Amino acid sequence: MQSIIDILKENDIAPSMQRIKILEYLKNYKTHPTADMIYQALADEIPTLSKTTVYNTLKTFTEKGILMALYLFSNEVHYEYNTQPHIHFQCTKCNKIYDLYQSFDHYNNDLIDGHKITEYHINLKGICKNCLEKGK
Amino acid sequence: MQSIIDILKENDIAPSMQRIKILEYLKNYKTHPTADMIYQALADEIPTLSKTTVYNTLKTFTEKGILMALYLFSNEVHYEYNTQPHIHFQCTKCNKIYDLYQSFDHYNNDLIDGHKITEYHINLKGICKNCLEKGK
DNA sequence: TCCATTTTTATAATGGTTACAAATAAGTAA
DNA sequence: TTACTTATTTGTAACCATTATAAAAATGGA
Ligand SMILES: [Mn+2]
Ligand SMILES: [Mn+2]
Ligand SMILES: [Zn+2]
Ligand SMILES: [Zn+2]
Repeated sequence: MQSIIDILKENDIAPSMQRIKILEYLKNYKTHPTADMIYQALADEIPTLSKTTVYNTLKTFTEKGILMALYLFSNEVHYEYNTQPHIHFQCTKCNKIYDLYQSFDHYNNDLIDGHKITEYHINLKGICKNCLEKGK
Repeated sequence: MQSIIDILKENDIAPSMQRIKILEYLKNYKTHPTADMIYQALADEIPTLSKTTVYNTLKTFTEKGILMALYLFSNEVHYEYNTQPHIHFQCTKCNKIYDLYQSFDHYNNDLIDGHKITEYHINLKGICKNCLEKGK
């Protein structure tokens, strides 16, 4: 069980208070937040927090591979703490983003038509279980 | 063999010169252009063309299902004339976007974990055949 | 403590996109 | 055709997410 500070140190990132809180947030709340959502969530706890710091930190974390940047169905970038490969599903009714752990054949195939594949991003759209039930 | 004008009329869109040219461009050049790329490409031919018209037109076409909006690995929206389902692959070296016609199992599965799936967007990243050969 | 370096912050700038309202074009009835 | 109504295009300003910049603050070592 790795602490937030350990993760930062292992990646040669000085564990400042802002960085700890941002990574902690992403590790605890797996809601695929945007930079603004993270800023809003932490602004109370860290009144001096700057949105630039959030952007800088997310950039650093992403470059180090601690976070994954998600380009879903809008111009906003969503972020998540990197775990195992999985699929994203966004509900068109409630906009909630779900993680799906379906296994896809081609996760294990790294050459298609001669192109070397390094990343798979599978984004599904539809109506989630909750919204389907409500709609009845 | 359906003409551009027919496609527009079938979708209850008046076939103005701007709309014809924009749809024609997307039908002929399958390069997944952004709004700005389309504007740049047509600006010579239609000197009075406004970027707003390009955006309005792309929005109309997308709402009618004539075009597909693609959210790949940036904040810019790419557009393409809707054909059969396929996968996108973007090269990290040359940024070119490739269409791949791999068949994925789950194209035919419309219910995952109780969620109703209506759209599949599979976006791959890596190094394309061309760039691999150049890199040798 | 002093000083150099890192990190954070506020502000301005950028870039893609949208809102708005005026100008133009198209369609229709007399 | 004209007069009038509606649809479409256009230029401009606004918007919003993100990035650049430079000053302020914090950190860490000599
Ligand atoms: Mn996820
Ligand atoms: Mn395509
Ligand atoms: Zn839902
Ligand atoms: Zn390439």
